[in-house]
Amino acid sequence: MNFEENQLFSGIAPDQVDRMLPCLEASRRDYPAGKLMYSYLSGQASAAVLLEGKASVVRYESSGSRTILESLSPGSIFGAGLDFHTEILGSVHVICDTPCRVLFLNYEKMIRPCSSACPRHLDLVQNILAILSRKSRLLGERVEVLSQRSIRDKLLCYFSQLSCKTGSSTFLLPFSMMDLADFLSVNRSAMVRELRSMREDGLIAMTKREVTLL
Amino acid sequence: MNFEENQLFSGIAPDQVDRMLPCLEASRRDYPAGKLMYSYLSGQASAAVLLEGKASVVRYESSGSRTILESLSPGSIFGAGLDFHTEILGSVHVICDTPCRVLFLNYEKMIRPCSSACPRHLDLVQNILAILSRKSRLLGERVEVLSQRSIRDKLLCYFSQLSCKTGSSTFLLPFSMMDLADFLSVNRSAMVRELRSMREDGLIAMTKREVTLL
DNA sequence: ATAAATATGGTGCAAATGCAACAGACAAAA
DNA sequence: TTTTGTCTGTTGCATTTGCACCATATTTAT
Repeated sequence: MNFEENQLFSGIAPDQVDRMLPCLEASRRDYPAGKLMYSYLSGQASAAVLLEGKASVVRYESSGSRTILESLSPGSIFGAGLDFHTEILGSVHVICDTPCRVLFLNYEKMIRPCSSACPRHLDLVQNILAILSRKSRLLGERVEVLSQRSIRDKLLCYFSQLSCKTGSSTFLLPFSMMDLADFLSVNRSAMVRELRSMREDGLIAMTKREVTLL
Repeated sequence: MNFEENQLFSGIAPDQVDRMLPCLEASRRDYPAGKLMYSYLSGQASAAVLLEGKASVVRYESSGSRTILESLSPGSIFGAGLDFHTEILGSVHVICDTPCRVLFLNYEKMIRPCSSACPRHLDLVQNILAILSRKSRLLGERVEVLSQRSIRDKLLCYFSQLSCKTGSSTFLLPFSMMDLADFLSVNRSAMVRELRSMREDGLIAMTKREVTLL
């Protein structure tokens, strides 16, 4: 199996990866865009790593509204053992935004040192560590944005994160207006209204999906 | 140094821990309740583990409002390399709720395999992995709550998490009303108002800090 | 090219939330 | 005990947000 350059197996030779996979109860799958890739339900694999593609962790409320809980990119780790847990309140799923390649794993097997068969298991653990710390940093950012009390503050906080990451006050939004609203967990038309008002107040400039913080 | 039973060094003999500490650039500190323990600023230790006590990661907005970003308990890991990053928008600090004992560490040194001096370094990495995955699970829960759109839904989501954890529909709130509001990132009086209305609607019962989901 | 479907921007109105202020409860300190 | 300070519950009012529409732009399918 060829995993090319991905964070999970970086530094481990392909033939050694092959020997490790059974011991992790690993199974690789491909999904087309728009497909449901994973549900946070018991009986599902406890962990998964996105090898290729983009996907979103979304919750559909009984009211019909949707929330984007997390955006996944190659190298992202997710699963019932790691992040969300299904509440009775709504169902949480992972949906592919683009065609995706995923590796499902047994989380318990992954983190415990295994008997002998896997000489590179500890390299794997190091890699998972790097992936997990990135994840908690991203979730921390998410908490920062969502804990802002007004739509304007949520937008400003999110924009300043993007600006920080790109190192420029001008950046491209990775979302459509609808998805951005679901990501910030606010009403779409209220958000558009607020964006207009922020433009009028001279806080931002915006053309299409290109935003500049002023 | 005696770290008793804490997650970071579990499974590692005390004398071996002592030999590892310098290589992690570790320094232990004690703080009284109410004290500022850590700030998310450059120049600070990149990681820290709470050994004893309880603490809160809080942000103070320029508007004066406060947000509790995370609640830390013994075994929690935090720090600039791992979760929040200082935005221009407000300052993020860790404040002791009770007297605390903290271990500051160099995160980079901690996760990289070191030359030779530390035979148990890989056990340490395994332990950090467990701590980190718990952290991302907690942050995921936090995102679930904060992404609820109304105060009522935030409360219900948080209550059902507590109910889930205790395995009972009756549980004790770990917060005062003021802190709960800052944790849910909503106005305190609006929250109290909503709690009353939920009681009237027969959704919950409440006496002091004891809540029952109905 | 045309039609259909979907995304965006906008508005009035209702509902939810925030804010300020106050009184009583409770706890800590003198 | 009294005093002081903090927490809680409550209310009226201003502001924000959500919601239900609609019109137009943009994309996708036929």
